[in-house]
Amino acid sequence: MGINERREREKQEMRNFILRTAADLFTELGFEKTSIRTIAEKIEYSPATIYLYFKDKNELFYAISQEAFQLFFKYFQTVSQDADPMKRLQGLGHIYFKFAFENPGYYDLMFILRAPMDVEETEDHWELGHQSHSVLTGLVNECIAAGYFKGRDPDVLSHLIWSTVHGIVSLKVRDRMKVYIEEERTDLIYQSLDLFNDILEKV
Amino acid sequence: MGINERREREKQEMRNFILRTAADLFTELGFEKTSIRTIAEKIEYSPATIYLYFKDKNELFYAISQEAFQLFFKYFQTVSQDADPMKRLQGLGHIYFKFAFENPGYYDLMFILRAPMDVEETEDHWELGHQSHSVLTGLVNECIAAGYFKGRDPDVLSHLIWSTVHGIVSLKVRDRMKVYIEEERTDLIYQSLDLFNDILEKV
DNA sequence: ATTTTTACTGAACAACGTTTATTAAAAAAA
DNA sequence: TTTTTTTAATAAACGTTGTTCAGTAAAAAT
Repeated sequence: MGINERREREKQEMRNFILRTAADLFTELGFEKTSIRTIAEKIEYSPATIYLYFKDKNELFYAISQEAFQLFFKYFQTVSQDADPMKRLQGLGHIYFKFAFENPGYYDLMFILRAPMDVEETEDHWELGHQSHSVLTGLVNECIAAGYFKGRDPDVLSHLIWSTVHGIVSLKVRDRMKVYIEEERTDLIYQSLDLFNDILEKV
Repeated sequence: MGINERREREKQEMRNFILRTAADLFTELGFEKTSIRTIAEKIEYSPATIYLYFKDKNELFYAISQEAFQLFFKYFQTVSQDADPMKRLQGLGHIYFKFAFENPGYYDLMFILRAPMDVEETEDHWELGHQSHSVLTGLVNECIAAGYFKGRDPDVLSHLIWSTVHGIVSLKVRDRMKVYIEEERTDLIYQSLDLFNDILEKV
């Protein structure tokens, strides 16, 4: 039955069309300010049509966040080939920065925004997040094997590293450095990461 | 003219009444889900009345955040009297944690949430944020004077410390640890802080 | 040719932040 | 004391928002 196949394909194409438009609009305007009606207008369909492909705005949220995590994981895979795992670990911080500042809307969605309404997460929804995290833990363990981080718990270390980089990034992404620092100091962001990377060698 | 004074007093009381109710509701429901209409119902006035005392929801946002920063600064002033500035600095992290986890709604408002609409900040709006930050920089400088952090830039160090603690806190407050860690691991939070404090001595 | 299924939409609902015309009460002026 | 003016509060409405549902026109199946 080629007809049913074509129909299924068209359905997926439509879903994808909505998703891409929504992701674009979201990147441009932020998630909160991107309304179903705006998306509908852009794809030249009625708002109700969107609900034939996505249960609600929440599901759209998770679908876009999936795309974001895919891109995030791609960034993570560009980790350097350096023989020293510490060098690779330090580079990972810069990769994290790169993703966050090149895709602040995505970053917001993934690590800061709460899902708009009630949550119903698939069990494997964070799969790529976990995989990205194991890139980090993998490097940490390699570092330990190479003699770094003597006597440290790799889980705690990984969580501290993730938190630190996320902390620097999120204060910038949410424009919250002004809360405690008077002047605009973008330099502090990169210097903090460099300092942290520097410290890591001595932990 | 005692009458005008009484009226001015009543006006302030009403403003305060709204503010306290709004802050309560916000702490309970979060800022986004606390509507002007809900506040109005709770104070048993019409929604329009609130607009006689606050320009818009934005102004309410900033007024509540002022209260939050006052409380935050109070917490910061409970820093220990230890002779070793490093000990005091390490204690400050725990104080930060205490504030954040005892007042997650406030923390959200201060360091994570963006103001809902257009921003019009008073110049001294972050005054208490800056003061809190100088408690940190003060301690960092004391540490340097005591022989710690040799050759490190105190501004960069302070920013790194703030970011790290904020990073740990905000991932928890926004329930985003699950993004990269499968199980619930509250222990990691405190262990990460302890590890970071431990590391600080060796920077 | 007729029935059934599909894809889509217009109109409506409830809740939101906000504005405006109006009213009732209080204060000031006569 | 009576009249005028100022004030405080509100009901009703506007333009949004996410979401639902009855209805429609076209396509597919019978």
